[in-house]
Amino acid sequence: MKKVSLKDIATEAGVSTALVSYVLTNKDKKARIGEEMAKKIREIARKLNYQPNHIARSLKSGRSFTIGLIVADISNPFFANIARTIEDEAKKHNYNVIFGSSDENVDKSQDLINVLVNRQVDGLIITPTEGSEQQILQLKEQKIPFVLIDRFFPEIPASYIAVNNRESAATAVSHLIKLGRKRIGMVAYKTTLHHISERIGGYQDALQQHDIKASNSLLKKARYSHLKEDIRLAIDQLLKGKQPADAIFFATNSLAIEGLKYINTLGIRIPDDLAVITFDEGEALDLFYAPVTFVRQPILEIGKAAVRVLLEQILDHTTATTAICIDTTLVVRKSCGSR
Amino acid sequence: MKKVSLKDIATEAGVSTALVSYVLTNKDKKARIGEEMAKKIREIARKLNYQPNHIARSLKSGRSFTIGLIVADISNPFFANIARTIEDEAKKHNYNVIFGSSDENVDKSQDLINVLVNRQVDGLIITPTEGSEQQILQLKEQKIPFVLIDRFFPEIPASYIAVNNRESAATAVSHLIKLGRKRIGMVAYKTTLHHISERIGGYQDALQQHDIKASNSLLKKARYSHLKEDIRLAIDQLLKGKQPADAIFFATNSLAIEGLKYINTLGIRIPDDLAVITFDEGEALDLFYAPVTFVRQPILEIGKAAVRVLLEQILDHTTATTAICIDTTLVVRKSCGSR
DNA sequence: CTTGCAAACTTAAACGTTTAAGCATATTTT
DNA sequence: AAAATATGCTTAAACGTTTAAGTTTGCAAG
Repeated sequence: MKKVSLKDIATEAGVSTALVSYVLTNKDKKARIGEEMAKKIREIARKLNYQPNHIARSLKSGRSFTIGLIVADISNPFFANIARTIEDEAKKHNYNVIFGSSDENVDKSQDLINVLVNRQVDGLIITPTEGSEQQILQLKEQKIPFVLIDRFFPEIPASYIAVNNRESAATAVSHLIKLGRKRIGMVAYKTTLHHISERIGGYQDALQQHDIKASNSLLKKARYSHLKEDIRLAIDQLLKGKQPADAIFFATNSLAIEGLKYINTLGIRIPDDLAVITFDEGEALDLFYAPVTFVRQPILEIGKAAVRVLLEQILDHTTATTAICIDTTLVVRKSCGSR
Repeated sequence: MKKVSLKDIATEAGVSTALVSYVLTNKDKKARIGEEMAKKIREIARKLNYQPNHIARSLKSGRSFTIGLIVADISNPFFANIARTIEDEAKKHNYNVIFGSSDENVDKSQDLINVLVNRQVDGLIITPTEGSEQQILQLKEQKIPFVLIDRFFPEIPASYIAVNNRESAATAVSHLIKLGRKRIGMVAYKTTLHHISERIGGYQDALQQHDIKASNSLLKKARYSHLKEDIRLAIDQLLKGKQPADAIFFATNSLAIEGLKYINTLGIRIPDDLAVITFDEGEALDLFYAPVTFVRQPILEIGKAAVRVLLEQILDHTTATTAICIDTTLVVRKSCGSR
């Protein structure tokens, strides 16, 4: 049950493999192949159910028509959906996706990059983890096409697709202020990653803009690796003082979900006792009894842009970088109450 | 910035590429390579940062060290987590994963199979969609190694990893009965897929076992393609009659989430007015104000088993099929109340 | 001193494509 | 009629590996 190759078709048709190749790659005009012969070859190919060997083709062309995708956490619906759109979009261009999840771990990320590059992917789409600057720089040096998504390093020139985190965060927090909330807390990740810093910056911008002085005691950071414990501590500190927060802005959906799980156990009512707003969506936030108001990142657009920019880099063989910043939408629901 | 090949190393060392190959694939003993030469070659390889070309290797060996994964819906956390464990597990064996989401669509599934097979994956892990029997049969005929997960076709002998759906469903429903629920509804997908039939069967088994007569008016089915509408209708019918259901068993997490979203809007309180139990977990079900009691499928185990069985098939070059049925756990939380 | 054999390497073919270049034969142009 | 061009196909090399088979040299055994 060997797979049929060009040679099999050639033998059957009594011609050379070259001829078959020309026909089946539709270069028959250019290569001046006789019409009947072309027809005959096509028929035999169909009869034998010929499927081109992609690997041989890749070896010859030096291109694998595969892109590598490294997400930070595939079990996060945000990344799962990004992965899906990227896979769909890639397929439209006859590209496949090999993926891996770095779990926000810099070593795993390096591992994945190595594996994918060894597999001769034509390019990479990466959510860089904290501390992965060297990896990105190395990719640049090796001239391997890549696009960063979700995050990027401002000091490293590279193509990326991101949202305007700062403005989006500011809009979200302003929304809370306009609804009369006075003591607005924020829960973010403890990380140097730029997108989180920007979201924090936006939070502070909004406060300042409304002449509310930002208090350090209202800005909490949780470690990715110790999410549950750190979130509990943060929420406790935010809500159990003499002047408890009357609103919390979560920097990501995973923070919001973990936070709300804990808040649920405290008997605190949303939005009466506490307003909640977050970055990113998620089914959990829809199903919550007070559906959570959130900043929607346009996942489809991000995925499409990532593939487009990457393919441009691959095809044009260029080293120029493209940075794309996409706007978000604030989706208002019940979790912040109303005036 | 061309990539360095065996030839580059060979030139640098003044030897043939064969020698380099033997050394770098650690066949130097077997091929009686001189120790110093081996050392020299290894050093040069390191110096030039040689990375083997996986594609050339694949072409030669006829194996790609890649497995194709087709899930039904990557945005469902169940499948996203399966995907992750499969990817992790595959990597442990030096395999990579190319994935795609069929979205429960039989044409898309065929499409993905074609693409992946063309890419010369060494084997496939598939969640078969409804009506994909022909695709599976064809894979068998082509002797392409594959393993089904989550579902399978009882009339088609093939390797698969599944859970004991019938017993698990029966356990779940029995749990409701033991807590005193009398009119237990079920919401399933409208599909001929075996795992769903089994879950329905288990539901009926449990009722019968406790001498409750199963009523057709309590068994509702929703189309995957019209989930929202069908679920609304189903819930309405279950809850708005003269004898409303006092418990609902959802056949999957997506059904439960969609159902609960609607139930939320009806002002029905869980578990007081209605007990809820479901197959599969999900963050949304954790965050729900009455965390939902559910049947846990051991995702890690499923993923590991799938990779193991597939690799056995690939390596042993066997056509024997392995069917694995794994037990589930009922995770009891608040959504069914208590005596 | 020849045969035998082990050691250390090289040669060459193969995997399945692609594609530039080559070679007849036929047809058109001058 | 010779020269140029067109047509239809073949040859052969290349992509980067792997690996069976072959070659050379040295050395011990007969």
